[in-house]
Amino acid sequence: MSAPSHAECASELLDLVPLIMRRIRSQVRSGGTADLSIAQFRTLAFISISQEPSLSDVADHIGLSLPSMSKMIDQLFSRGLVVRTTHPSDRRRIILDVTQAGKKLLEAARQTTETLLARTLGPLSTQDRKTVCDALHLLRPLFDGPIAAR
Amino acid sequence: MSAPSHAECASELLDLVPLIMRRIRSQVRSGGTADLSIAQFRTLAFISISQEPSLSDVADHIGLSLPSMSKMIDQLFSRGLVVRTTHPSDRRRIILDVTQAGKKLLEAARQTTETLLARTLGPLSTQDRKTVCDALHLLRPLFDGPIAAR
DNA sequence: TATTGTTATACTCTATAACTATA
DNA sequence: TATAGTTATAGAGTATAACAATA
Repeated sequence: MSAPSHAECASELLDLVPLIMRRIRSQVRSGGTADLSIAQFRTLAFISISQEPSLSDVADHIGLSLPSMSKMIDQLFSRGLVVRTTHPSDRRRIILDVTQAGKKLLEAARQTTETLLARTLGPLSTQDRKTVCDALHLLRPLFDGPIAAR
Repeated sequence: MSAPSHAECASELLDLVPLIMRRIRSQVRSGGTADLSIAQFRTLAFISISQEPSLSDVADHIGLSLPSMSKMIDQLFSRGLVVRTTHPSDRRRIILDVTQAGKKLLEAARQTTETLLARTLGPLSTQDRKTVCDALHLLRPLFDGPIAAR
């Protein structure tokens, strides 16, 4: 098979990624006791690995408007998954953190989802898995940046 | 590098696919004159390649409830992108079809999105593209089925 | 009675605009 | 005056339940 063009690659991505996303979404949602949307899941994950992120930091990274993120944090707070503290030297800012319950839920959701996804990947041979992981590593830096790239 | 486990593969997918999806979504939405959601885009695409699909056929394939799809078809109809005709031998069913305008819009959206995506893929070498396309071909059959597979 | 599709209703997610508090 | 965040409001998108028409 001859090497595919960029356009062919793009076409394949456009076909397949929504299918994978649909599966992931349903699996995250049904994640044990979790019931997190993808955005909530990613938000918890980002806060948990960041150092004292502000609301703006999180909104930027996840790709949501500030009001939307404010509202989402409200929800996560009322579920006891995150806490807000005022920044000591700039009282306009808030510092976000994930509670123990939040960490536990995040891990449970990740665990459940990864297990289900891994099951979906079951038919892949060892060599196939290497191909897939190699491809994902190639793609990550291309899609990790800000969305403005057009 | 040793071959990754199913779980590692799953973890990579879970990290990366939402990022790619976010990019695709923004690119489909800004697709020239198109302004289609991913679901609308996929719906138009599915109808255009199917033989006289019913509403249920389309809802099943896209993974939406019947009412939701009914509403989406309403919108696409009022934009002049699809037509509904009554099935000749079963008047309960409708037969969906994409209009010329719909085909044109679908192609424009696909074209624009693929071009933008191809640009995003720009840094990939010929060999890299082969790896990515191979991986996508491996993944397609795993995610193409009904969502119930868990 | 079962099937196909639509209508009624409600909930989630997201955005823009207006506002408050702080710098 | 500028920045960080919240509140008010509105619009998409989706679901479940109830309904109508046809088989």
